[in-house]
Amino acid sequence: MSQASDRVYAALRAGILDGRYGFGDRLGEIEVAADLGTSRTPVREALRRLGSEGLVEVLPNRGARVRTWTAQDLEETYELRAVLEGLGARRAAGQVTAEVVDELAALAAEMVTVDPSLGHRPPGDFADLAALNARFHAVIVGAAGSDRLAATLAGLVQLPLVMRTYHRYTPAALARSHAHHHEIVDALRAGDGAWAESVMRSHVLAARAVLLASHRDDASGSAATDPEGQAS
Amino acid sequence: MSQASDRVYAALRAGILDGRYGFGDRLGEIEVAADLGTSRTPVREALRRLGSEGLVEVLPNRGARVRTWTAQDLEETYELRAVLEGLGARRAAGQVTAEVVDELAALAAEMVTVDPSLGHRPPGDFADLAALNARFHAVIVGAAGSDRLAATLAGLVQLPLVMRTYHRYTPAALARSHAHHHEIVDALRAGDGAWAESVMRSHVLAARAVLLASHRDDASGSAATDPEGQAS
DNA sequence: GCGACCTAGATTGCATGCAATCCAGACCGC
DNA sequence: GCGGTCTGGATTGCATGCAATCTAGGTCGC
Repeated sequence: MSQASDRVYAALRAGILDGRYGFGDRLGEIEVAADLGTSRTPVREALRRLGSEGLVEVLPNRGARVRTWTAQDLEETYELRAVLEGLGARRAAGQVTAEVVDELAALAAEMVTVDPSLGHRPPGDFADLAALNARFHAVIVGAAGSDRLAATLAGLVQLPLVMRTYHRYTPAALARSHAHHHEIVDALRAGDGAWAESVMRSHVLAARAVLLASHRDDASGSAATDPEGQAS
Repeated sequence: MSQASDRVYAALRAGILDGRYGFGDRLGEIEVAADLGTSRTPVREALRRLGSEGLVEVLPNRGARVRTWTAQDLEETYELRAVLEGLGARRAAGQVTAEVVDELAALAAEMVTVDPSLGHRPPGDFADLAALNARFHAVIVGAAGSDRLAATLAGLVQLPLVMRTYHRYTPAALARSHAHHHEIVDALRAGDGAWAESVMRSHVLAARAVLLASHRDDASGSAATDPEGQAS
């Protein structure tokens, strides 16, 4: 992490994910380098890396832009996540330890307690829920014990909208998500790979449906692009 | 392609795939740059790109080496290919045109005609078969119409041993492979996504079994490392 | 004789200069 | 007035110099 290249990469990634950089924004090498107090070389490396992960698109001799997501992109990405995370759940079911299952159960339970739609949090405060959810999925992928799978999923990009996603969840959809989590835990504890895979696929495809509906309602794709906005 | 960076990338990739660079070989920036008549900058870019695709491993401050494949790597990679190419076949079944199906049928038929185990070629001449097979799979992925899926599969790396793989196929395994190809064509022509997906998964998993058996027999992992060897 | 430390060489990582490419605007011809 | 061309500015892509880091060998101490 002390490497400048990694710092630039992390900064750009965070900036894109939390909306500091809006869709289509130009990422000039000189500009970014000046902002982060480094030279163009590490910036170039970070941009190529982000490009291979799909977060930015790099055009030859024309620089990099923050990737714009179409409905089809969302659909394809979540279809891939459905089969890949399903595979991860199936693999995990065959080898996961009781300790890890307990951790997952705890995460699933905690997610309910921080769900704003259930009155445990101020309405709209989905930050903790999103973080717990990300960890839940990461633990399962880790329990699958496949570096290749983990790397492939990591390359599939956390959507820039992750946090905003939950805003479009109806209370019913959130309840279904919680139910899926608990069911996945049960399937893993039972060591039932086919069950775990099936529920995980349903879980991701349900998320896809919410996301697509949400995206469809976004007539004005206005990203919050406060140029000087600072987030932790 | 006129870009130096792309030329270096292509040269290194080809060199690794055809065995000119052996497993574990060190890829020093200066050395590669001198070999290809360029400077270190494009070499660095190419190495990072190959690293993100899994063909080489880059250690911080310690340079890049050609990735060594373990049995588990093979297993994980083919497990991923099985689900991803299965997904591709399912998607393709829903939208493929008759022309593309005809092309696939022609490829499947031609593969039989160039199969050395059937006496149509000198024994051991699997080059054409491998090329046709690669094209067959590429056409299906293309027909799936998902850029994300295509990119993910491309990142999953053509194994360095692709060509040598066929050498370990028994005539029965080759016959099964041909049968799978024809069955996939039939499933696509019928527009039956579930069928196409299932056969494709079987096809890839069968290849995995052959590869793992082959890898197990490789007591001496001697890669043909003729340092000055030139292939096409 | 064996092990730890220390130094020298080599290599990666970063910064910066120069050439090639691309985009914008104005100018000219029709 | 409109379209094509040409030039200027800016940006990317490549080459190279310098500093930081790592590996290897030798030396010193025990």
